[in-house]
Amino acid sequence: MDTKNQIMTVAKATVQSHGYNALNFREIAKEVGVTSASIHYYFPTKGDLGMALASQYADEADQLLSGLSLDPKDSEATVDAYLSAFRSALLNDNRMCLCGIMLAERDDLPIEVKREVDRFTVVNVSWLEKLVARLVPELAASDVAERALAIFSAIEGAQLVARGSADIAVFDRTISAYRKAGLLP
Amino acid sequence: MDTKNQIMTVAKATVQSHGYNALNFREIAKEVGVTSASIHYYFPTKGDLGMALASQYADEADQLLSGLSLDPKDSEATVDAYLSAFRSALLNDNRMCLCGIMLAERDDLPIEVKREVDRFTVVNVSWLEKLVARLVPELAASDVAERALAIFSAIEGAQLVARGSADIAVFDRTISAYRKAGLLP
DNA sequence: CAAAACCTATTAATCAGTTGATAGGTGTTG
DNA sequence: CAACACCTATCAACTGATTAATAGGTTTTG
Repeated sequence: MDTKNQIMTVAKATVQSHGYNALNFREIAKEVGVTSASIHYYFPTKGDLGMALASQYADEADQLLSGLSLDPKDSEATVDAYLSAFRSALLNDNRMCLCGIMLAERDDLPIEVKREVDRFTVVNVSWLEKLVARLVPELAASDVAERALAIFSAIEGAQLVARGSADIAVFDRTISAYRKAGLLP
Repeated sequence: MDTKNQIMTVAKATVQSHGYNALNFREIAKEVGVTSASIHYYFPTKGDLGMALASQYADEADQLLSGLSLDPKDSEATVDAYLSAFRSALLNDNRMCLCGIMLAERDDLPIEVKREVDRFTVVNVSWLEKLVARLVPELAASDVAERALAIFSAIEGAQLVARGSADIAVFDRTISAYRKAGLLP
């Protein structure tokens, strides 16, 4: 992997654990094995780095979701795949969704970063709208968008709260309760 | 209001907007009209201040919840009162639940702060367990705890995500979807 | 084709600003 | 007068950012 990608890999892990504010050029540099000036070479400002991270994250989400079937016959596999994207962040050293944690820091994010974080939300919610429309046909068309938003919010919240207990079972129980209550298809 | 309370008021507002990490002795001091050394007089370390804030917040939540009726005949008023506690944070300059935002910074919090943040979660979830047990009698006893956790997680998530749009209507629509889906009593 | 010009990737050194914390002093008040 | 509620001054650590320099490769051009 080239230096630029190594920087992004290390920085991404840091943000998912400690947030954007905790990103620190010297710390990333040490982990990658270069100097902080080299990071500025690839990412002139911290905002540039944050934007690159969030942008890549949103792109990857977009690609992942595009690859999932919306066909009702695959509903279980699709919902499981979606949930496991969030679940796996927790499994990876109790980390959070990159954009979920950045959402908490939103007011301090450079606009360019904020824009990409928002794009991640849009990518998720608009995919969920399509999913809900297909899998919950009994839901009034006017309620689809808010249900999609609710599912996304609930999952982000489950991750946030479960992370506090550092116990993946807490996340699983929360998701199970969402299903039983009828929030998730 | 005495200096100590003024400090806590200003600090609380800062954390609810920008998180614990953004707390800054000089900034608080300027807003209160004292010097940073005076803040150290009341709160020797930043961890002491953070702990005091989270502790007070958990206490206030405890008091608020203790005052709410669990009687099914008051269910609507009780649930509304609970939701409005979270809603009002957003109305107050798009702020978040103090402990919700601290949950995102959990790994960087001094232990004494973490402890109080966790207590806030416990206060909420255990009250919700009592509420769910009373208001959702058809729910199996073994599912009450996870439903309570799910409600708390979903509300925290709704706040986090809605905050991103800086539009209270987004929060309201999310809560409305939770109700329609059957997550909230 | 060889020399000149330029680019890529990286370093060392340093600046300016911020931040938590502390030592020691001053004025007020019960 | 002693405890309380402050303040001045200062430290040490950290941080984002900048600058000048360098080694090695590529491109242009006389």
